[in-house]
Amino acid sequence: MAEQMEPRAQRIVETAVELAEEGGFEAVRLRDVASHAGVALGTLYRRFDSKEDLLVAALAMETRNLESRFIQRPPTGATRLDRVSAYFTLVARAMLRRPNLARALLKAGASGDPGLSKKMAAYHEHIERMIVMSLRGELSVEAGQLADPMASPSEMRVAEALNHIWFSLLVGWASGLHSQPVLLEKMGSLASLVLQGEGSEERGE
Amino acid sequence: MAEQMEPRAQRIVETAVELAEEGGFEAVRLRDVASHAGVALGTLYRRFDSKEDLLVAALAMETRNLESRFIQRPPTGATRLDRVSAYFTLVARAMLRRPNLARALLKAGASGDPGLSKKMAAYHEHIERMIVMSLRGELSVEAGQLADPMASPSEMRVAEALNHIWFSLLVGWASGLHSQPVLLEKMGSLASLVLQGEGSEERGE
DNA sequence: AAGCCGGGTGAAACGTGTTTCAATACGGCC
DNA sequence: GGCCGTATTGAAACACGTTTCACCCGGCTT
Repeated sequence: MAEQMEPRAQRIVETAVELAEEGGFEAVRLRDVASHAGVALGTLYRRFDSKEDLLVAALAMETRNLESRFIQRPPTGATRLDRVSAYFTLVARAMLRRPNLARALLKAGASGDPGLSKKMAAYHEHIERMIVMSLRGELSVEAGQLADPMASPSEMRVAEALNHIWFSLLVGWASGLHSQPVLLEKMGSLASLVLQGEGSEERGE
Repeated sequence: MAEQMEPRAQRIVETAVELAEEGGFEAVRLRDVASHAGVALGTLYRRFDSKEDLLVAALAMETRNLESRFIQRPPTGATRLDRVSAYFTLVARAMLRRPNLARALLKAGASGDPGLSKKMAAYHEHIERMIVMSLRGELSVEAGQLADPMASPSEMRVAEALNHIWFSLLVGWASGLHSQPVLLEKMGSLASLVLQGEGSEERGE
């Protein structure tokens, strides 16, 4: 994920992000992206398989930005719940700054295109890494990038649960099901539930 | 959700389901849906705002079918985890029977169209009801329909968490991120985590 | 220097979701 | 039976993602 993109591709993705910021998914008209980026439509299609592919590349770029902000100021707090909540608040704030972009990227990521599964898997891995490090309250950085935290199975399970809950809540937020404050409130409540579960064993009734 | 649809709309939805079964989202060409259903394209658009709207109506129909199967044979098991796992296995089996349809409905539901938020909220309510009843191991039926289980805040929170995890896992499955057995395995593991959390309080470290 | 080649270009074409419109059919009311 | 408002129809038009193609350009080989 950290590899630099070829400059032409880079510019195409940046153009797509600009258009998405202004008008969301539909405003990213590939003819416009190509002309604003100064390339032909065919060139865009040489680099990206589809509109969704392009926007998922933008998602990867934004995720890198989020990670570098995360490294600069990792979420702090006394408890795991505090730190995890701080992390999600950070992400929510970044999204609220450009809601149209966020919705567009989410729509592309949730499109279910099989060709994007590897890229989406990478995205989820990055998110889960940040969650694990928020849980721990310490970073594993290496060459300026987040390194594999070598999470225990228990940590991974919690991070996976939080990641899924967050993703589903985001999809709900994107479609207007709930506002951003409600989103964070629900996330806090559900994170608390998940964190309570770690360590103990489910017993019968 | 239980109200009968006007026969014409019903037939349109059924046609869409048939096409989606065969070829997924892209195979649901609205011109084909209209002609197979014996109506003009304009009539289809009088009833449904968009392709996504049509497929979300199909999702609602399939959810009603799922509910009636749920009422016939509610998931059994000794523990809450057993019953909840049985519930998700039931749903997964229903989806596996027609994977193209499942993917198409999922894609429509995850499209983030603001006009669909009410219908998606209704869908999630139905799912959460079934989860609550699986947790309890008893049904609240009324006039052949599932009635409001009047869940406690604690039950609602667990159901919400499980619902979000399930939805996000489904999106991953739809895009080929993981197979159906892995899906169920992950769901079991994460459900166990969530169920462990209920009742206790998250403490600091 | 000449020729080849892989990418880039511009433009047209295609498919499908969505909109529009004039003409028509239908159902209730006088 | 005639009339009216509303739904339906059929067909065309539009927008945009995607594909195709003929042509061009720049670098590399020989």
